[in-house]
Amino acid sequence: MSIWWRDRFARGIIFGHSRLRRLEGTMELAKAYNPQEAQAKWLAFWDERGYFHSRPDSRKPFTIVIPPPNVTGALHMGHALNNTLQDVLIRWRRMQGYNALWMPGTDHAGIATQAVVERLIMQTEKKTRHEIGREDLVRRIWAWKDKYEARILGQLKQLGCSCDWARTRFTLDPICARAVRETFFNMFKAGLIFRGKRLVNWDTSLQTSVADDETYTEDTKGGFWTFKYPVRDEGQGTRGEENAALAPHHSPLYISFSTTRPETMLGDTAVCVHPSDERYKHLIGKHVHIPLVNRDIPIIADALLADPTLGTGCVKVTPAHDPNDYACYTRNPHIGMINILNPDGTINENGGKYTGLDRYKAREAIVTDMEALGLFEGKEERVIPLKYSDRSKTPIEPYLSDQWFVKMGDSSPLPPGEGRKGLARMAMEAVENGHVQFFPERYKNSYLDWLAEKRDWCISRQLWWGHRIPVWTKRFEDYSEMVSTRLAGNQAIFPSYYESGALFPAFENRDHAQISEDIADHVWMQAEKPADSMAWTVRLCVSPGHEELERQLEAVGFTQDPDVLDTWFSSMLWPHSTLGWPEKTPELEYYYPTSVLVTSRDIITLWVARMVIAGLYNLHHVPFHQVYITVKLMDGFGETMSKSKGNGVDPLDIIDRYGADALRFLIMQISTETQDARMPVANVCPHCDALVPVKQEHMYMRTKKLACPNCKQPFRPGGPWPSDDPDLKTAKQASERFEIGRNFANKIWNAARFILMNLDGYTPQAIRREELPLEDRWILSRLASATKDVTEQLEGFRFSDAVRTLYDFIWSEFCDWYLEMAKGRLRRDEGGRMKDGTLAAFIDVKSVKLTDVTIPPAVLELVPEGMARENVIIPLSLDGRSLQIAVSDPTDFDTLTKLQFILEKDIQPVLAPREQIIAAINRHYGQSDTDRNTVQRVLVGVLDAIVRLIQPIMPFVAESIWSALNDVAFERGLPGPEPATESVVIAPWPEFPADWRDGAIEGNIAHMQELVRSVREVRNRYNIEPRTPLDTFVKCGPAIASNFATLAPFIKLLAGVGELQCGPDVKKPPQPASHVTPEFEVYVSLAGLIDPAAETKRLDKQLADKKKQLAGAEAKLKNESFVKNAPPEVVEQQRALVADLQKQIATIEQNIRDLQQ
RNA sequence: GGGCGCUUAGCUCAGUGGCUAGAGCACCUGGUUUACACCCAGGGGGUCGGGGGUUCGAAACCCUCAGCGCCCA
Repeated sequence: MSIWWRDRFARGIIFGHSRLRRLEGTMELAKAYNPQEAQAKWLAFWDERGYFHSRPDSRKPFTIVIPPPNVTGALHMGHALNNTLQDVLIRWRRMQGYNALWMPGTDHAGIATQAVVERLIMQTEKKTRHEIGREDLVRRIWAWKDKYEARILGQLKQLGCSCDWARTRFTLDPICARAVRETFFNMFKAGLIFRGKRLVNWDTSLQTSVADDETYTEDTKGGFWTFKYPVRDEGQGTRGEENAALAPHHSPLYISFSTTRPETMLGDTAVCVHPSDERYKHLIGKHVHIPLVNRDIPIIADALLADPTLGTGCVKVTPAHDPNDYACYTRNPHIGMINILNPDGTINENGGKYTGLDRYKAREAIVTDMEALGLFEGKEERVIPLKYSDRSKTPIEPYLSDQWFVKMGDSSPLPPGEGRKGLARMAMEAVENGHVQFFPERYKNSYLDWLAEKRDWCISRQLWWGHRIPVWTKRFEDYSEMVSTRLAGNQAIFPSYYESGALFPAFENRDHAQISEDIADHVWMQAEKPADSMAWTVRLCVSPGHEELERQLEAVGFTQDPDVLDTWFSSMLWPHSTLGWPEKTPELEYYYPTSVLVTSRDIITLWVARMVIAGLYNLHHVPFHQVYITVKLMDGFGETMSKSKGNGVDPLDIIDRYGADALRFLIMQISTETQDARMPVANVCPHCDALVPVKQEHMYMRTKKLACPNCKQPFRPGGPWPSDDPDLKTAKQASERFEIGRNFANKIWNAARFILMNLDGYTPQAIRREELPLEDRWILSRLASATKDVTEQLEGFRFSDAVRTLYDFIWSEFCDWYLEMAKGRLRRDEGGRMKDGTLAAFIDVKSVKLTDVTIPPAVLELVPEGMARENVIIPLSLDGRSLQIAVSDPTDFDTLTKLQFILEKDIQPVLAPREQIIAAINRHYGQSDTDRNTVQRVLVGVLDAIVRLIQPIMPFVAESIWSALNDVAFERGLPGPEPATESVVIAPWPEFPADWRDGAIEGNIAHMQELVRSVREVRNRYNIEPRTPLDTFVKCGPAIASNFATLAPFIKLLAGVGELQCGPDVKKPPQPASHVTPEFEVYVSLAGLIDPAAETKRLDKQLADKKKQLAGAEAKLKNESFVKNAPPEVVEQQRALVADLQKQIATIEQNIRDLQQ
């Protein structure tokens, strides 16, 4: 009762809660960390100061290029993950003194972006792209891009990404376009880009190819027909009779097979059996006859295509219309390919009498004809998985088409080191010899395995959004047409025979030498002529920067290739195109090769490998030295997160709810070496904010309405809904797992808040470690260890370990123990809050009986505002019935009047100099000033280091604390103070002397912690209230006794110990609670509180544990081979353990006996 | 089909051959101790997926089975 007002002072009721109350020499932070406020403030501050802008200078560079997010839509958790890790690396290296550049930008993402815009136009205007036209569609996609690029960059900023925004690039901007043109031209010239055939997903309705992810598969009712082909050159045919799969007609011999698409028989070029299939072995190499088109095709063996256990074991091969058959063709190129389809899905001229029929009509006709020929064996109705085009909803036809390719293999099969190395081999060697390193290392296998296949890369896409292929084509009927074609200004394309001095046409092969010197520097040629024709198809690639030449070519009938390049063709140049290549910019010189690439494992082949290829090809140097592959995020059921499933969380929702620091913390925590991370997702009830777990049955919009188990109100679960529901609110999604980061940020904030509240009188001065008390040297030891560990963990990309080191150090060591131990030395010298050098009021309120004092609530509400802003009131004297109060501004009569009103007593101000007040305070608290100053310096120093260490991970809370520290302790640091940087973003990364790490001191504190915990455990078990002191007796050796004596004030404070006795001869109190450790025995006097039965039961359990351990250790020692084979120190350890356990067991047994008395 | 990875407390995860297998959340008990209830103190909870092997010693290394995920085909 007597200290009621003291509590009110302490809890700020009298002072009130101004959010951020500045006072001379002190500062009070808000009670809880407010992430939104911090984010808004510091994003603007960092931007204004330009910390993230980098220019080449004399420092070492550290460079990361962002994996450019595509402009299809907003960022998701995967982006948040991968960009957070990049930001952590960049911020950390920036602090380490590197000139850090994080190059931002976005990717145009050809098919994906074009598809969303096309879909939008179809929805809103019911128009196809053909109706809109190429130019208009591209214009609209640019508008889309502008919108989403801005949104994506905004999201990255919200995350805290410290990108150099002034350098933002886009894969389709002029700088990147120039690099694409240059690379394409060089590769074309080198013969690495060539024309080839490829099976694509053909949409016969839209007459375009579609990418794999633009198709979907649906089970469809279909037929499964079985036919047979007659075997032509049967030869001996002796085993025909035994062949169960052959037709019943024994002569001539037949071979049967099944198909779901009979019309493709028109394009069959082989039938295929398994090489070890005894039924057909003897037929391999012979031929069968296709009567429909009157063609003989070979019987081949291919173990990958034919499965002897399925059906007849024999399959037809249609390379031009089936992916598996096409693969078979690549292994057996002699069988050839025949395309039977026109782009509109009708049968082309290769289909004989079926030419011109729609493929489905042809199917019917062929079945009828085969039946008439006696070659039809039957039909089954079957449900078949059929691929459909997502855009026209019509079945996809695999379709063979002409495409551009990049050659990946070596140019000749020479031994390694000789001949020209192909692109794939160059890229493989870069990883094999360690110029590019993968983290975790195992991912290098995916990279190497994929490159080892050296598959040529199809780079053309039948799209309008992208880098248009810079090749102009014209078909010339004959040579004379070629030489007579001249550009404006009479510039020749091909030299005439007069110029070449030859009698014969100069143009006779595909060699670039056949191009006129007039334009030979700017174009490169590929040409082809069918053997049976006089017509040439000439393809000219124009080097960048010759638009006039392009126009002239078009004027004489050359047309530019309508296709665009695969998105990855521009992405592969990203590490150098963003730096200005092919110009020799200072940036390229300084920042290339970049340092680290952070990306996801599913694009190791698509992107990482190709960047290495492009870097080596264009610059003869790898694009980056290290590749870090991130974990993948899954939901609580182990399914990958995706928008369409509705099991994802939006990073912006998380930032709103928990703060960017919390999001970043969790991402660090889940970034382990091997694991993919599961994150159970919940719907946030829009009415009461409760978290309702997402269940599998809610996914894919299967649940339209859910009732909140908390408030019973209905809502719609989060998911990929096309529009808002006017009647039902839709839930946002979140995950409880982010709470750990939010709580941690708040914990650090509050530790800082506590320190800042106690900094009045802080003076910067170097600390001398050897003069510090034990607890200070302990925290410095732990700080030095944590700093070293975190640095090493970041170097090794062990993000999760790094964040755990920080969490444990800050929470479990600094906050739980050190701050508690520091409180004793801090709680002095309230006079430090006084204005320096001015007179202060010293008010002596005589004969005020505290019990008399009551404050009307109305007054309480009035007082805080007026007092909090203007004045500080410090209670000086608490004893007896008198109250001494100091105020910092004696001229503030308003405050004095209010005080008087509260106390309902007259008060007399007495002016006194500051020193006198401090002396009075110190007299009252019985403590010297120097202890307080020292602990302030250590606290500020450790906090300063903590803030630096967390800056890369949680930059917003770090900057908030840093800025507050700058206001009250601008000069600070360990071991000696230095003026702080204006922002923690540019503060140096901490590093401490190795000899600060002190195992002996850490051991001392560990003993103290065990003692404190054992007393607390007794207190809890007996439910003794915190204020009741517990007399404690510790039986131990002299060293430990002396340690405990030194730490006695803390032991008393932290465990609520009354009398503490330690030493070898300490007597046990009667019937104590006991705790036995290898080093000491603890006895807590319980003076009648003890329950001997319960205590005995507990000790019995402990005894059983120890006995079990003893038995284990003894068994080991009895095992001869253990003693013989195990390292001596391990054997010795076991012996010591046995001795220890025996002693402890004896003690516990004695304690049990003592309890009985 | 090939490759890579995973399976440890109710949940999410640490733990690279040697003290009694750890953390956070959840759970139970107590708490208005002048930083923090986004908190403090304490507690309970594990046949380390199954089987076999190597080893003096295995959660860890090897083999195998089962389940799950991803990439490539």
